Amino acid sequence: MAAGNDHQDIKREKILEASHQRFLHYGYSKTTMNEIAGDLSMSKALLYYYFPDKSQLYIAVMRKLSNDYLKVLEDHLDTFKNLKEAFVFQTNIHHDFIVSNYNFFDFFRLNEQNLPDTIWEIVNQVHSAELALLSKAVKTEIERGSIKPVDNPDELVDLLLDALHGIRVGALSQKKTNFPRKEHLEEIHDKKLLLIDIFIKGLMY
Amino acid sequence: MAAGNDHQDIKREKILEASHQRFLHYGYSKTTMNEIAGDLSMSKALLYYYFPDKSQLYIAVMRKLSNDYLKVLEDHLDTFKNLKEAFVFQTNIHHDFIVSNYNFFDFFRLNEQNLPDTIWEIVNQVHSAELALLSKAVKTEIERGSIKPVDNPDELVDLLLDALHGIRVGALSQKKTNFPRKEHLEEIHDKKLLLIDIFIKGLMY
DNA sequence: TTTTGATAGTTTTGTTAAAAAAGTCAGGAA
DNA sequence: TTCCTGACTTTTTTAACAAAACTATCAAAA
Repeated sequence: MAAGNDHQDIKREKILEASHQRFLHYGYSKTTMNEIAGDLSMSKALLYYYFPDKSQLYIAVMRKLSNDYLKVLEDHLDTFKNLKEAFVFQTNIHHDFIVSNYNFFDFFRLNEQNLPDTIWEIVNQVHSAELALLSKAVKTEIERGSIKPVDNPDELVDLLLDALHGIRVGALSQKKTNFPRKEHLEEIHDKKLLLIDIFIKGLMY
Repeated sequence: MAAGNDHQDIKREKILEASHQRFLHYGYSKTTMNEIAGDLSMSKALLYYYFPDKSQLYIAVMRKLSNDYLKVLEDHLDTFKNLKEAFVFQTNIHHDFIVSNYNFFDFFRLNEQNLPDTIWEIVNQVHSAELALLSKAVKTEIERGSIKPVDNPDELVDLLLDALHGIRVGALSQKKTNFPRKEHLEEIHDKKLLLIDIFIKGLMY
């Protein structure tokens, strides 16, 4: 029975990988269950044996990506000399994550307003984890005595994450799209680092 | 001939007012030229005598609103003791502007990605004006010696305006919509003021 | 110069049929 | 019992097209 579950898990993993590739290259609406099944040389019906429906499959891929992302954060975020390094690291990892999965998020751009609740649960889960980790970093820094004590570290980190999230390219007379274009990601990343620099200074004595 | 132009201007003004009301209550796509004409007890054809088409009419209203907004900024922005007051004032006025014209911007939410170029020209014009005014305030503050000199004040102000623009409500497990809902505007406003506070401190010695 | 009724042209909306894709299921293989 | 499939049903997307609603134009009147 344990062996059976192992095998099942491996198969699920294979399906997730194939799905990831398809979603990454063609986006959600342009990949069909038949194509994913074809890539794996299995029947479409088998996909439905492992996953209840297409959206759940997409969500499973997303959950996997999110967990990988959070894993990297958790593994490194304790190891920094100071708060700024922690935020810079988070922003760098986040940047890499978005760049390498850019097309995967076509789904977000298309549905925009009304995404399924489960998606939002994952987004919120990631956000909460980021918040907790960075909040901890803030507290550590306060104990070190290099920044002023604050009432509510969570609120503070939330504010900075929001502000960072809002950074868009807008080099004057440029249309600011609400979802950044791939070619602007580097510029946005640079601006984020600058914001972090100033923000953290604003917290110091 | 001068009198004729006066009369024409008054009429144009009346049309803009009526259009503003309609756009404010029902949004762009839900107001028809017939309705605007009806409100003014004139024929629809006359609207086309004064304005080339519907989108130009909307844009004319928007330009008027923008100019009013910029006027307030220009009139007051020289009168502040310090940089923070200037930014707080800008943010407050901006907040009031959005709150009182909220439904007018339905047009933005609907078209989202592909707004006509003329709209973007106005947006950029407003942004440039804000940038210039606040940039001047930064330079003044540097001369006063209360903040550190910076390479490029424009870039700095742009960064803060971007960051402020990105502030969204997100009180955990809340869906972050890209266009803020009316009921969240106050909370967003408060967060903006907090960000300004920290950001400006980050610029000080 | 200003205004309008009539009308031309365009976009939106609604309907329907065909095609494509999602999703189900009885039953066979391991 | 678990894993898997072909054939099938249901749902969604697409295309074509007519009706309705609305934008935009224009000759002619005030």
